[in-house]
Amino acid sequence: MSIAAKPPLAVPAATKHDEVRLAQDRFIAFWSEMGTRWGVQRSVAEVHALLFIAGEPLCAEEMMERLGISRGSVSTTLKQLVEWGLVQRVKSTTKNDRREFHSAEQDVWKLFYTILRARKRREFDPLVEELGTCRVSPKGSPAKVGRRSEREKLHDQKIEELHALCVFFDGLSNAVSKSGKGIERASKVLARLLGAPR
Amino acid sequence: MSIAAKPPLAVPAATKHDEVRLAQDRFIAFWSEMGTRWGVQRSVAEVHALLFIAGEPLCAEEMMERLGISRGSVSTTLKQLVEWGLVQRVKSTTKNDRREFHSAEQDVWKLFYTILRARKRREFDPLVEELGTCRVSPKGSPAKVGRRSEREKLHDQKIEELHALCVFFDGLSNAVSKSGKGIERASKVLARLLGAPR
DNA sequence: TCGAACTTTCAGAAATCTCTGAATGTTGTG
DNA sequence: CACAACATTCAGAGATTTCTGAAAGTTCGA
Repeated sequence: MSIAAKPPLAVPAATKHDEVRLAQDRFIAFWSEMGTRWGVQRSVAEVHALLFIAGEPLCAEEMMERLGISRGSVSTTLKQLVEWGLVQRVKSTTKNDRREFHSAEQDVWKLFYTILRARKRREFDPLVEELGTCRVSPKGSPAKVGRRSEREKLHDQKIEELHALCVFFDGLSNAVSKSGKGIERASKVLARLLGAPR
Repeated sequence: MSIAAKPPLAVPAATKHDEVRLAQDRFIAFWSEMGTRWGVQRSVAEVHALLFIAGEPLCAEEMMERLGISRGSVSTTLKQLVEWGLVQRVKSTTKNDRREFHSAEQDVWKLFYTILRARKRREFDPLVEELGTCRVSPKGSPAKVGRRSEREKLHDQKIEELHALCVFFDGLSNAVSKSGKGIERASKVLARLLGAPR
C-alpha cells in the first residue's frame, strides 16, 4: 500500500526477476497446491512456503507484497502457523523497530514430523474419540448381551475394526514422529520387513 | 422425490428409528466430518459411509432418501468412489430390474490400503513430479557449476531435501499398502525398532 | 501519558466449492 | 423400432470458505 517502505532488515539484494525469485514463486505455487489438496488453506500454505524457501525472517509487509495478500490475511495466517509450531516469531535486532519478523523451520525432517503431529492432534485424535459414540450400545453394556440382534452386532463389530485401524495409524504416526533422523534407516528396515512376507 | 418407490431388493426390515439406524447416522456424520477435514467432499464421504456401514448393496433411490441428496449427486459421487476402487457396481439379481446397485469394501484394512494408494496416486505423485521444476536449474546442468550463487545452491538444496522426503513417504506408503494383513505385526516391530534409539 | 508504528480482529465482500434437477443418454424389452 | 426405466451430465443456484481492509488494540520511546 504505502510507498514509504524502505527495507530496513533482512531483504536480500534480489531484483524482482532473478532466477531464484522465479524458482521461489514456482515453489510457493507448488506448496500451496499441495496444501489445498490436503485440507490446508491456500494462504497458510503460501506464507509457509515463502518463509521456508526464503530461509530468513521476513516481516508482514514483505509477505504482503510478495504474495499479494492483505495485512489481515498475513496476520491470521501467521497466527495459525505459530500455533502449529511451523513458524517462529523473531524480534527485530534493530533498535526502535517494532515489527515482528517470522521464520520457518528449515530442517525438512523436523518439518515433516511437526506437520504429522499437528495434523494428527487436530484432525484425527478428536474424531477417533468420537468414533466410540457410533456404536449401537456404548462399549460395556453386558446386560443386553442376550438380545442383541445380528444386525446390531455386525454394526458394532465394524466400528470396532475401524477403531483398531485408528489405533494402528496412531502407533505408526507416533513411531515415525518419535524416530528423529533415524527415520531413513528405519524406513529401509520397514521396507525389508514388509517386503518379505509377499 | 417420487412416491411410487417400493423397495424391491436389499432393504432390511428396519424402521426409521431403530437403534441401528441411529447409530448408522452417527457414523455417517462422523465419516463425513473426517473426510472434509482431509480434503474429501462431504457427499462422497457420506455415500461411502452409508454403503460401508449398511454392508449390503444399495440402489440410488435408497441413498437419495437416506442422505437427503439429489439423484445427480449420488451419480457423480458413486462414479468417483468406483474410480477410487472403494465401491463396486453390482447388477440386480432380479429380472427386469435395470437399477444398478453399489456395495463398499467391507474389510477395513483393505479400505485403508485402497484409500492410501488412491490418494497417493491422485494427490501426491503428480505433485512430486512437479517439484523438480521448482529448482533454479533443472537437475543436470553442469555447464553452469562454477558461477552458481550461494543463494541459488541453497535453494536447490532445499528442493532436493524435500524431494528426498517425498521419496521416503512414497516408500513408507508402499511398504504399508503392500504388507497385506501382516501390518499389525509389522507395526509392532516398527514401534520397537523406532522406540529403542531414544 | 501521548503518539507513532506496528499487529490483530471481524463484518461483509469476494471467491470457491458443491449440489440440484431438468435435459440428455443408455439399455433392454416387447 | 418405440418405449420404459433407469443413469449421467452440466449450467446455474446455493452454500461455504476465505480474504479484505478499516477500526480497534498493543507496545514502546520520550
